[in-house]
Amino acid sequence: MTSGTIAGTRWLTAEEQVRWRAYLNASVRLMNALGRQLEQDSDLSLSEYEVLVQLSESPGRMMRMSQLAAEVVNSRSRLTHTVRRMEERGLVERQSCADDGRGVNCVLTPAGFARLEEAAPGHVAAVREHLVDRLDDEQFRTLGELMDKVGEALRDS
Amino acid sequence: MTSGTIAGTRWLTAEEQVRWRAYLNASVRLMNALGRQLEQDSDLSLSEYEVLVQLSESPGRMMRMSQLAAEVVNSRSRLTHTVRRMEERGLVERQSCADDGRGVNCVLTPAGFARLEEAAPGHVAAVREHLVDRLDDEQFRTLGELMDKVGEALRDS
DNA sequence: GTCCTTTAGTTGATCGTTCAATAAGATCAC
DNA sequence: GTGATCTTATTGAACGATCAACTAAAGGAC
Repeated sequence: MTSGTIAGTRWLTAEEQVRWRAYLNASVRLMNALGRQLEQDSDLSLSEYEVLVQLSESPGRMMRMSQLAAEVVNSRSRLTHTVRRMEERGLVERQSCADDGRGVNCVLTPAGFARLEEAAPGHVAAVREHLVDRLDDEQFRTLGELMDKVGEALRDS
Repeated sequence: MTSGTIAGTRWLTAEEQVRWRAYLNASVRLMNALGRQLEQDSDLSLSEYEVLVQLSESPGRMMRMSQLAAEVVNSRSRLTHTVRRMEERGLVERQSCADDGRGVNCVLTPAGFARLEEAAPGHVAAVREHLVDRLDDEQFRTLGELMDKVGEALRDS
């Protein structure tokens, strides 16, 4: 849409449009590239990989479903489906929570941890190749800070 | 994964991990927020909206399928499915290409253009609310430049 | 302690995406 | 101009994500 079509809207300026499209285009391509690498080399989606990472860094390599969903920015429903599929593949297990009858703990299995160890080098290399190494250190820090600002505003959404 | 687990990998430093996660987290939340707004207020996915935008800005409000796929960063297959659904809803039409027997032109219908006009204000407002207005002008320009650099490296992927 | 609300998690149907296979027109070597 | 190859676009199956409906436990009011 171009300015003036409908009154009362603060349209993006030409420059803002260029920037927004640069962002949108690059972010989609980046996610595609990272997803494709993980899928091909390790038979994991980016979401599944993030689940493995979060669990591996959590005490006892386990986490409550709802907390895990929040960390990987998934809906509860989506996480349930993802975890069920990962459980069928032996990457995680579920056990009911001792102190909360509603709760479920998702636990990383040794096989899941091993899978993460296999997948991590290739994934990190891809993150470097397509993102980190495209920018110098200060630029990458800036990107992180700017996106952190954006993410903060979207904290609970 | 933390440094040292497997030899020969240039792991991300602690700071790089923080930045990468800030990026990943914010970009997912941003896309979710924009997609949800469009879906709820205009019954369009972000992909469908982008198709409408590209067509509306193209001469004759039409574009070859493959060019359109490239512009919106979709696979040909995905675009075919998306366009078929949009055609069923009367937003676009397909006509075979005069000068290339293989080609198909995707044409924006008046109804499709009207739908874009309806959807645009809300979408632009959301892009402002969640992204543009979170940063000052220089910061947003910087973000655009950095992401452009990242996107350039992913040009054909 | 009963009722009401909130929170945690799951389920199944529906819809969108991906992938491999296919068809057919263009292009190029020769 | 014939055959090999590349490009364009589509198809259908398999898979993943979304959404609304649901179960069950926890928390709070009184």
